Amino acid sequence: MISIDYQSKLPLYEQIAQRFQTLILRGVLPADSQMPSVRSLAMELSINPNTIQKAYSLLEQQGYIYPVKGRGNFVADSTALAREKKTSLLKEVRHLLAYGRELGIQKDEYINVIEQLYAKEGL
Amino acid sequence: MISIDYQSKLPLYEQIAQRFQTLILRGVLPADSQMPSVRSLAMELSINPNTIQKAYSLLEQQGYIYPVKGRGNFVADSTALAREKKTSLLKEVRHLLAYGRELGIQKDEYINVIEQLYAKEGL
Amino acid sequence: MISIDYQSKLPLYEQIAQRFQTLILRGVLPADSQMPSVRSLAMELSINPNTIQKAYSLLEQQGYIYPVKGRGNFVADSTALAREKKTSLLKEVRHLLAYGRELGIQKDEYINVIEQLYAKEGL
Amino acid sequence: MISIDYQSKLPLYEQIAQRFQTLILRGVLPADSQMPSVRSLAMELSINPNTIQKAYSLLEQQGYIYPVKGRGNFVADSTALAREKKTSLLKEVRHLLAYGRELGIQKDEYINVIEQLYAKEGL
DNA sequence: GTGGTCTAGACCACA
DNA sequence: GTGGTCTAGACCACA
Repeated sequence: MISIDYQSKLPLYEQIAQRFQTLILRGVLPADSQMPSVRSLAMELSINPNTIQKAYSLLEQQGYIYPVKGRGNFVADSTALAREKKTSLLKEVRHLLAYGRELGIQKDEYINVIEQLYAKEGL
Repeated sequence: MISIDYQSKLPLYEQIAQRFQTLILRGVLPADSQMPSVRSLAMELSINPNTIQKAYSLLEQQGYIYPVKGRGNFVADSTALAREKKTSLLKEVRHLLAYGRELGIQKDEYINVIEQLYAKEGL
Repeated sequence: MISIDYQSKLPLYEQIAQRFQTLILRGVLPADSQMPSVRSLAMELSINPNTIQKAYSLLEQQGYIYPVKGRGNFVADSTALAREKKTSLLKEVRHLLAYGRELGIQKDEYINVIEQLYAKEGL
Repeated sequence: MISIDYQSKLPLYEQIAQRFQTLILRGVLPADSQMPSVRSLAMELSINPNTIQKAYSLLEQQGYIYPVKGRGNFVADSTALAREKKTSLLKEVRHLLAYGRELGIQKDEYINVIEQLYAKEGL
């Protein structure tokens, strides 16, 4: 469920954290379900447990997971986080589009991208 | 003309290079005009000359500027680069929008962003 | 009667022990009354019996309870303990206040806290 | 300037972070002054650089210090933090005092502690 | 020189 | 079994 890109400039622990963020925000990992243990995930990905630990710390700090002493980490309720994430993503989109516009990209070109995107699965 | 964000995760030399890329692509710095000298820009920004040098090397490597021995660096013709940049930016947009879609952002929300953006200056 | 805070940094067994200490020191649990059995309390709190056992061991070691073979654990006489506890708590208060003073908290601010506290129930 | 208590239950990185918090809040380390480098402090305290790193990360996350790429960490402006810290400390005091009151500590005993504390240096 | 990331491996508290 | 802390040591990007 977690894949790693060793070419990426992003550090491993951020890649792992981001991947889990997506899975949690999309509801693939439901609230209160148990996260894989630090060690089992480390084994599975052939990565040092410390690195997984760091990813989990980040997720906890951001409110995606919560620890239960001696039992492991669990998925937090992410409804609030999802709202925030959506807002910040739209803001990012706005900036990127504005930058493109300054470089001469036309309105239609953006519209096309959107139409293609949402045409894909009949949504 | 060049501003620096010390909070940014981007290294200084990339910030500087990006800023010049934009200025060149938008035509603010026309082809064959002279770039500020490494030293003068370093002074102006209170930054290590090595950092400016690295930014210029990057720009040269990407084809945005060309060096003239003993005279400094000059802006290259960027018409070809502009096309490439536009393409890569649209690709980036596509990815970002697709990611947002997976998190539940609706088509309309994107359309709205675009409408607002292009309404701004009557374009 | 025993509540647990899973967000707390304190381990469960210490939380449980502390809670009982308070109940005993305040006289809610009188001397020689029987403590809930390890199993029943574990059931009630949905907690591992080992954890309750550890809390009880701590309480026994501190002199708050005593075990009777085959019959369970009982509340000890806590008059001596109460005196000690009061002393150690005042010491703790002294440290905390001193630290606050170093950070610039004024005498009056502390006095206010005390006045409010003891005004509450006319004591 | 930084001392470590190996008997303490607090992990080293928290001890170090707390110590710096105090020094910063008290103004001993003024805003924008440079923090000791991770490595030099590690050497000085005979502690692993990773542990210092972790302490600094915590301080950064809490807003006590800010990093400047390639140059090191610097003390942030702590006026806002000082206010928050004072508030949270007073809250802590309130809880501790209330707990003591429930165990039978009298108003006068608290007042005495305060008087002694502020008598010390004629404040 | 500065911090940031990562591995390998150990030890410990907790449930 | 679970996470948390720490050491030793390496490598890298950045300024």
